[in-house]
Amino acid sequence: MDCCPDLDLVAGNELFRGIPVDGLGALLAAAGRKRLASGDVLFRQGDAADSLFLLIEGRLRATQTAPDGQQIIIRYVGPGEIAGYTVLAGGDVHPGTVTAVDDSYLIGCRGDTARRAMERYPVVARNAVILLGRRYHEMQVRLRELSTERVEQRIGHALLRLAHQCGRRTMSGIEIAFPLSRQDLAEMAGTTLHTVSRTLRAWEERGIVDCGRLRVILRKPHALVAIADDGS
Amino acid sequence: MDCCPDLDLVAGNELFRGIPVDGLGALLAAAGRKRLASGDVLFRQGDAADSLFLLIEGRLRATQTAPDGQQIIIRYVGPGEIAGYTVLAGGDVHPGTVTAVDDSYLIGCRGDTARRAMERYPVVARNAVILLGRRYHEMQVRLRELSTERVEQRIGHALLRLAHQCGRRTMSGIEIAFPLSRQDLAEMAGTTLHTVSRTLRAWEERGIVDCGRLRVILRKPHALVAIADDGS
DNA sequence: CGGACTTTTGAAGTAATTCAAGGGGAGTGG
DNA sequence: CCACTCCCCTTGAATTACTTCAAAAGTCCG
Repeated sequence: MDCCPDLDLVAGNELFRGIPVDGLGALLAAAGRKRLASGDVLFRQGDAADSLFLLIEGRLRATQTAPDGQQIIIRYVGPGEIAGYTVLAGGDVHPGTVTAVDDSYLIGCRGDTARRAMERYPVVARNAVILLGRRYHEMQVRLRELSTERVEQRIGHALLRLAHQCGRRTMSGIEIAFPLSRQDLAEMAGTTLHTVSRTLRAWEERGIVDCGRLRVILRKPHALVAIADDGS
Repeated sequence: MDCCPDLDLVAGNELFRGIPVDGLGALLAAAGRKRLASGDVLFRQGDAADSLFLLIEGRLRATQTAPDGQQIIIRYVGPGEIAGYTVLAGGDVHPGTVTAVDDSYLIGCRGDTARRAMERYPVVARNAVILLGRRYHEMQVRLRELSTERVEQRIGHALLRLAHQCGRRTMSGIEIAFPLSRQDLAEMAGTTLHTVSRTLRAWEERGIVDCGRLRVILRKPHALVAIADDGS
């Protein structure tokens, strides 16, 4: 009798988890659906923040861009995660750009709907605090890594983080489950695509990774951990 | 008839703002007071996160330390701000170390007291979401700066951020209102104290800043903005 | 006045970027 | 099915921004 196939997804979502079923129904009724093809932009940095999105399927990438056009990748968003947190936090514009890196399907609701859900269901507000606390903490760690580690370690940490977040076990190792270019990795690790290419190549020679166009497979994750954590 | 001198401070605080007066009284009754001398540690990275603190007077510094001992400065905490956000976000240990950099006076409450306040007063949860959203956003910007800017710009941005957050206008310019070493600035900008020293020296020669032991005054903030934002 | 910490400054070293050029895969359209 | 084109990736060489190393000079405080 699952009249609405999205219900389970929202019920288990990191933000809306814990809302009573009738509340979920109301929320879904007020929500819209959206499909994005790989490469499509969900919203841009500076756009008015009027909607909150919940990714059902696919993969999104959130970036921060400098006035001169240089950008970094803030995070990748996977199924069950939200994009557009700023409408919860009272921001009026999106602080970054979110783009689909795979064909994606998402649910979107208006900002005031999301904020009302927080007012009405304390559990949603608590979820939001937990979620933002986790993201804040992640950023603290990344900032430290970027400040104190050398490039090879940073690339290692970036890959391990991706593997942990969305790695798919295969017979040959852990595969990053979406198209990932050298440039993307560079924007995660704070370096250039050239250095990433060279580093990956060296690792490939040592049998640690296996990579091709827009694709990376970790063959020896433990070796990568050793590299990433290596202080020497 | 201000029987309790801390009341106003808590009432106006970024987290507890909006709680009805009787609720504030209960909160204060359950809270402890603490004094720290410059250099004292409030809590250390890895400590059990069992308390939330509200700074009344003084200045704190939050740092993130790597296993090998290298550290960066996450933020400085000024009067009216909180330290120990992680107890709100459900973390069990503090993700960083907080140290007093000036003689400080603070109010502390137990984690469950703070969490109960969030449950009971939706406005507190909303404040927490806003607060964490702002910090998360700040970190995004810093991460981008650290990734894409060169040292001189980063030092500039670090100083401007400090000036904005806790600069004191004086006749000679904007003074950073607490003891700030070259090493501290280095840990904010992701560089070494040597580079900071050289950079500050060069700026001093150009009349942009005025600095001494543990002290920096911005004489020409606009010139610093130009340097910090300069893409060339 | 001694001692600890902070800051300055030169010189050497280097990790990583920048510059430059070419190769390869995937998709497209004829 | 082949040729064309657009990205993406690789790789060498030159450059450089910044760190590291080393030493000395201030500055504060007891």
